[in-house]
Amino acid sequence: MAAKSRPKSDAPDVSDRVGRIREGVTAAILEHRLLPGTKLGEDEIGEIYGASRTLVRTALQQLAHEGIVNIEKNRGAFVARPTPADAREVFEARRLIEPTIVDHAVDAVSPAWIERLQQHLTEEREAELRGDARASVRLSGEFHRLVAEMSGHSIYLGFLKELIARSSLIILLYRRHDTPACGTDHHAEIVSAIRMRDREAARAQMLSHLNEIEAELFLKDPAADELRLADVLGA
Amino acid sequence: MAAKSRPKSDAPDVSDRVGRIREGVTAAILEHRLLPGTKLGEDEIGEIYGASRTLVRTALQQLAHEGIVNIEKNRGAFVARPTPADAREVFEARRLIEPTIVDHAVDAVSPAWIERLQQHLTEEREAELRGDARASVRLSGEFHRLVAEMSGHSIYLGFLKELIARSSLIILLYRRHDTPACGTDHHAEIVSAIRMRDREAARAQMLSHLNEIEAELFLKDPAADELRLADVLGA
DNA sequence: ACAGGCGAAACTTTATACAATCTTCGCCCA
DNA sequence: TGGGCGAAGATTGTATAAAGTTTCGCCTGT
Repeated sequence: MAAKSRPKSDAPDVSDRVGRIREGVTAAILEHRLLPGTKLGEDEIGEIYGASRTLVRTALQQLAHEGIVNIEKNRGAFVARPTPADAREVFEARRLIEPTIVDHAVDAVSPAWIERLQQHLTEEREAELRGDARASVRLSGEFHRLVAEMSGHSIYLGFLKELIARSSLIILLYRRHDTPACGTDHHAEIVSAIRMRDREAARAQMLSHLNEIEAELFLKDPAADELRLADVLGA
Repeated sequence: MAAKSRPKSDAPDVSDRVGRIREGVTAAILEHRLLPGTKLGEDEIGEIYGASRTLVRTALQQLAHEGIVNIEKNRGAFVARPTPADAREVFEARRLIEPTIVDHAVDAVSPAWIERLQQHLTEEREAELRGDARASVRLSGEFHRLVAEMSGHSIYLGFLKELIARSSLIILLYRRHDTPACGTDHHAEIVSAIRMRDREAARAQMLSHLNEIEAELFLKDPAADELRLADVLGA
């Protein structure tokens, strides 16, 4: 009766209930319905999804490993609140990994893949036209994941999935303007470079794209002031 | 909210019992006491560590996420058996990430760190002199982890911990000669470059080091034939 | 003799019950 | 009146028991 599992798919296990919980909570976090710092009670989530605490716990541990949830011993799970330092690390890692990923994507180019990428661009444009910021951020992340899948490197794909999840949280936290307009055009140019099998152009486009995303963020450098004050008061 | 400490999920907090189980099983796998494909029964491990299956399960899930254990639905957990293709992916990722890591390590250089690195080199040399291959592989991995810690980038550190664990397994599986002699000298040269704050030299040394490690492996390209046959016969 | 199916045992998966820990609120005392 | 102490409540950590699935052996029929 249960849907057949697909172990060869990229998603580890979407067929089981743990996967559903994980996907649901992830979507809620990435679409900003759950703000950073929010407590994720086990009973609470379990009741929502009609599951026992055992399953909720498993899902939360996976999310903790992905970096979008923090688990504090004897305290519970909370939506992660990436610091500006975390944000810089995440984007540095992406600047390192993603140019290499598009490089491999160029090697794997095929009509089917181009078709899939074009279709995704259409979805992105539609979300943009609707002014749906949540969907835009989500689809933007999925574009990068798609390119990583295309590269065929499971290691890079796994790493990038983590980085994308954290990035989405970071963007929602530290975005300067409400305009998420930066993405689509760049994505189209990247797809174009991939289709023409122009490695250098693809790498360059991806790199400048990432730089622009980070430039849109407001990562206060000395942030320590108020944060340290809060810490001292808390301690 | 006390944010003074950084309670990461898989932090080196070995005080808890899950961490002990994870470390113990990891050591057993990396030291080749548990061969790839070995089944890791929950009762079995639980009895060894005097823990309930709940804790064993948590540890096994973490190991699965690290890539050194495979969990098959309704079948159980098995020691991972990386394919040659996996091996190539792992080393490609290391060639990408580790030069950047040593780059940052150069920025973080300090007498204390140099001291720690030198001490590690001594340990490595001692293990080598004893002809203790298991300890050599383990210490070699720990050297790379040490450099990653020195870089101060938690993202890179997390990624590299995964890559190192898989690498150790790969080396033990596909090593050509029994001589693990390649490592120590290179490590010493890397430390030397770091101490002299020579970025380019450090990157170059790390890269050639990784290349030599991979060159020592026997990664047959069409591997499918006999390996699949063996699987069928074994099953 | 061999192929196919039935059944039991072992294991994983899931749920629930119990224990330990933390938080919070109220009370008492200086 | 303010602060510290303590008990009650709530929540997480752990263990154990019930449920479902797979696998292997055995048995029967051809």
